[in-house]
Amino acid sequence: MCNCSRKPYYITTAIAYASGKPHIGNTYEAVLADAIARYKRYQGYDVFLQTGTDEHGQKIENKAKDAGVTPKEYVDRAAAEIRRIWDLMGTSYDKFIRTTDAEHEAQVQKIFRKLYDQGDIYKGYYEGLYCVPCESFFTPSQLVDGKCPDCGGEVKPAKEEAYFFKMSKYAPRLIEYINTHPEFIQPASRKNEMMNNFLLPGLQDLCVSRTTFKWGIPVDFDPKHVVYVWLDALVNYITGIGYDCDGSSSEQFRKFWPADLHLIGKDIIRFHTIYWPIFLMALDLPLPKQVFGHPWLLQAGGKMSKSKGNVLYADDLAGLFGVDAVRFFVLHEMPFENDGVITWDLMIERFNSDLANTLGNLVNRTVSMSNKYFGGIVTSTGSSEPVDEDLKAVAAGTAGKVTACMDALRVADALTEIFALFRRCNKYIDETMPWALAKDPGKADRLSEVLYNLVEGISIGANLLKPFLPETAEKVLKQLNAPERELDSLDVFGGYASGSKVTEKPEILFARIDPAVISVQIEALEEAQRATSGQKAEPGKPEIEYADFEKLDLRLAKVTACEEVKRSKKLLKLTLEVGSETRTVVSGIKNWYKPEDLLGKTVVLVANLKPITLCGIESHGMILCASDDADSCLSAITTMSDMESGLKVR
RNA sequence: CGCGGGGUAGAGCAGUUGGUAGCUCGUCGGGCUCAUAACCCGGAGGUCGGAGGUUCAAGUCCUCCCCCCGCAACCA
Repeated sequence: MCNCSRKPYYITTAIAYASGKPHIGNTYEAVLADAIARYKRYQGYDVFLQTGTDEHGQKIENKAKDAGVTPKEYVDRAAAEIRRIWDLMGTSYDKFIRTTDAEHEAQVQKIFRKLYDQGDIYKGYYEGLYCVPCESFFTPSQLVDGKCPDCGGEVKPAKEEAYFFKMSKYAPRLIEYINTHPEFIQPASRKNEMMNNFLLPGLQDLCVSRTTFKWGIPVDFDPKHVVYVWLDALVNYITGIGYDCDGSSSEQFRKFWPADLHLIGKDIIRFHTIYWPIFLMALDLPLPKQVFGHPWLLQAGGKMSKSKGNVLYADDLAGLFGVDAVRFFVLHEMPFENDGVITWDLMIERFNSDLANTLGNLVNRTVSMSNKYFGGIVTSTGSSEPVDEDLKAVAAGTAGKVTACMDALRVADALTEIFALFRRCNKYIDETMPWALAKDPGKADRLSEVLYNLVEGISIGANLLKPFLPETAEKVLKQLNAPERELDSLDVFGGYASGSKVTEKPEILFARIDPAVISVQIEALEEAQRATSGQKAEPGKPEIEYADFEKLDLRLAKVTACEEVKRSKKLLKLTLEVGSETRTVVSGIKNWYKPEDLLGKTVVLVANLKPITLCGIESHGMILCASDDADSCLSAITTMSDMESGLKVR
């Protein structure tokens, strides 16, 4: 096939928010996109894979401030780290875009102006209740007891200038598009969610500028505004391949747009299936063909937290298991619609059972036998028997099955198909018993044919494995001295060149892991993580005057009654005796204490805290507890010896 | 009645338009010895969360209920 006739295939990942090191869940998306991209290339498409980083926004501005660096310095570091991990995982991206790239920023400004000029963006006022210290607007329903939900401070009605996008104008067209393109939103179950929750009730106009922070792309004709982060981020898919809204888009853009697939997390489906298509309509561009909101890869044992030391990072895992093993874990454990769970035990099991036993050992025993019986020369003698037929059928049929899975974006199932072939090869060895054939010189031709069939079966599997585990596939093919083959040719059994010589010394592909040994390494990793988090967890607060401390009225209080707050998840209602006074305090510690645990205990109460209503109960003060940031552990503070309630704590 | 996702063998999951309940791991037994104590075969183990209903037939469709997990509300 000539290059110029190859069909283009444009696939993107969401750009990663450059606010820290990506964990294994983020990495999953890049690996998934890479596997699909490699498969499409294998199918003969001219593939363009774009990934990158989203680098603007208030959160980054704040993080940079905390770290004492400029936002640009901060994102340079974060983007480099993300890119390093993507590279480590073998992600074959064609473009790594950063939203701080000059071309992107310039284009975003032009797009914003164009949409403004044509009347899709208009200047209006954002009205709501504003909290000054938090620099945030809230709707009345977001308020907590009439106060700011973040800091608890006063909010006041305010009006802020802002630009809005006329979403409603394009909604009917989008509804029509979604209805006539059932493949657009994947998995299909998400389609109704978008329709029923957002489109059919009527779209609100979207506020597309901000004035409350600076770290963003300025609106060039009104520089006190920066472009709303999502408008900035989404257009990366077109600016990255050379879109120019003045009409001089690149050759590349004309070739690859519209994208074939936006691969994103299920949490941002709304932005990609509603706002993004509408922005494109406004720019008079075709819509992407498919948006796949993949599920999440979760970690067992509760939320990941650095203080627990259980955050999984791709580079740590690659250090323990190797890059291809990590690719295998994330691709294989991720089901199609539901979230997948990844655990150490699971990784060890998959590694030993699938990678070491099924695949690694198969290659090893096959190469060993070829060397032992024929000096490594693998020859097809034509000495077939009926038992060969099923092996050949499975081997020749695998490519078709894998392609079907991949076309449906069922990557995990595709891998399962390939490993079914390797299992079939192992079974074939037992069926034919080469060691028995070797004892009879008269059966040399048959033995040779058996080994040929095996090598060919493995070759087909290894070729199919290339998009998923590129390094491993290459190693296997090298050991077998088998050529890389076109995907189209894998549905015919017998492509391995008869008379080829396999390697003399098979390298162990995946050495079995001893759970006892690796658990020591895992413990060391977690320990190191806890240590770093411990250092970082103490940024400290500014020094205060004693007078500030004296403002607190801390008292000992005795718990005289305690009950769960109905309909609440975290709250306990405590009745406290403070000297002669009785108080009610609501505290969010239901997860750690049962009511009877606290009964009769003496706790420390902040007695002069302004009352607040939680779940309809007025809480007068708070009791002091120690806990880590993630609240993975918690303990109420009490006294070492019995003390009267009402006493001051100082 | 906040929104959403789930409850299928010890664990992790598949089960398309309703038609005898499957896969991987583990476990027990057997086989084999080329190989990384690997590989192959077989067995045990499920009232498909519960209760009703539609149907010749329900894991699959309908109704109600229970439990778990996210997010949101309520962590002062």
